[in-house]
Amino acid sequence: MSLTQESELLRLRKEKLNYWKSQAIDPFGGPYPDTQPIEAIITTFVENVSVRIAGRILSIRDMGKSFFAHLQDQSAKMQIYANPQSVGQEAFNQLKHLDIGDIIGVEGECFLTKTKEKTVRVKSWQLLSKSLRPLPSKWHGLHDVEARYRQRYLDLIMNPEVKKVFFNRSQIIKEIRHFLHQKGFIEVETPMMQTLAGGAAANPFKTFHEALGIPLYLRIAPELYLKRLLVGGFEKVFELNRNFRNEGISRKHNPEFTMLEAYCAYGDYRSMAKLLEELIVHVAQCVFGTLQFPVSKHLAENKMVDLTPPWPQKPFREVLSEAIGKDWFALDEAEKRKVAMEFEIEAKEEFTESDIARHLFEKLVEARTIGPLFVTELPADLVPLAKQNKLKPEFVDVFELIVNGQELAPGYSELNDPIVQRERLEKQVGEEKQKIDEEFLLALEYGMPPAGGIGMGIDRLTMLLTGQESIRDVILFPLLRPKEEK
RNA sequence: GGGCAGAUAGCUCAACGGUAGAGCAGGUGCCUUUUAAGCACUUGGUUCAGGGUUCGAAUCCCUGUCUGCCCA
Repeated sequence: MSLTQESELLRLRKEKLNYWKSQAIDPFGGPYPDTQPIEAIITTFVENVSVRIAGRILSIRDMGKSFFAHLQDQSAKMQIYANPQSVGQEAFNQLKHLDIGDIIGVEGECFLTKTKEKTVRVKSWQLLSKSLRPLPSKWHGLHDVEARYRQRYLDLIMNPEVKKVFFNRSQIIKEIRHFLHQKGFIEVETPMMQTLAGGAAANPFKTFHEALGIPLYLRIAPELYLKRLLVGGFEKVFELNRNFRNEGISRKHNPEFTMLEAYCAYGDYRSMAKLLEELIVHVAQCVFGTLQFPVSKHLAENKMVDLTPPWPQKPFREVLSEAIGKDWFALDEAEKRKVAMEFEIEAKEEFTESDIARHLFEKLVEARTIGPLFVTELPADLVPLAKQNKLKPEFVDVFELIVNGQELAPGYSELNDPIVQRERLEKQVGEEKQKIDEEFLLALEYGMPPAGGIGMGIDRLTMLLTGQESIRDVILFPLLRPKEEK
């Protein structure tokens, strides 16, 4: 990071700008239209066919009167070759002033070298953008994790497998939208800046609107607005966009993350479980052509998640009982705290029995389940926005989809009774420091159709389907602390 | 928030108390099907920052910064 060294390398490259100018060539020229993707040229390769490509020079092998380089575009990379006969003496001499990292356009004919590498014989070429900085080592690439996140563009240039993950992410999102549109859902956009941050239990980011002079929160969930739309008469809505939670950062958590929420009037958690299963299977098949995905190495070595439907469903009571070896809900409080001790779960004084159950569940069930598994009928006080079970009022009609040791998606029979909803929210407000969204309750009082809802973390889904162990590897620009200025 | 690990040339890494090195990238030559091209010569460092110990510190100690992993 020495400034003197940096300026030495920079200085030499900047000198080359003068060279190009002396040759009457704009070092930041263009445009260069009508190019073909390199991948297409390679897959349908025909010798002696003329092609036109553009991309970044990744390597150069200058052999005097023979010049080889690799050019990388969005799709792939391909070798180019030039000699004085192919491009003419003047253009050839100029070509040899190119640096690794420069972006050029090339026209020429396809041929195979002695070693059968598919190559373009350059007939004409054009400098499109001069690179003033050296690329990372062509052989070792860029491995420094911090540099990969901070300078993601270098990561994308040097590491094709990283580029692939983000291609896949784009396809995953496209197929989710495609699937939901086909099912008759409409995509909506609701406020990301909210006067109250509701719809989940999480700490929001706070900001301020100058003109109105009011505090605003970045949303922690779109739920309460999407439900207003159900009241308004939209029957199938979804939103696929960013949520923000002002909490810790980890392998599984980024402060901003992408969430799908979908609501279907006249449905319930069972119909939504079916929809979700269908959706994920659709995405996996369309994008990856398989239903087998590697399990996180943190959970198990060399195992696969099998997404072949139907996926099993088990009540919370049952999975928790299996995990602790006795029926949790038959225990009194002292016994419950004893169980917590036994499994080394923190059981602070202020923790309710439900809190302890939640922690036990997360540690003993969620974190150990490969899945996919729908855990159904959660304790009511864990889920304030869901409908109570008719036969067992201490449980709610919900599921949590667990895959790969993580909660991937919850689904509810949405609570549409405004009076019960108020009671539940008031109880929650008592426990945490939140205000009640009166506007939401007002909407419910006009009547919300019974509905099923789901939420799915897109980052986690992408992690599963692309085999990434860290959420930072499926988010292009994960949040990092800024580097101190020197 | 706590524990562990890391930060050395543009990149990837050595050196572990005694003159900071290598490969690639860069520079100057030679070379008309190379491919981690090759050959010769060559430039490049506030060893993350600041203190301390020592005759002497990249190396040992302390503080801080940033990153990764684990735990809460």
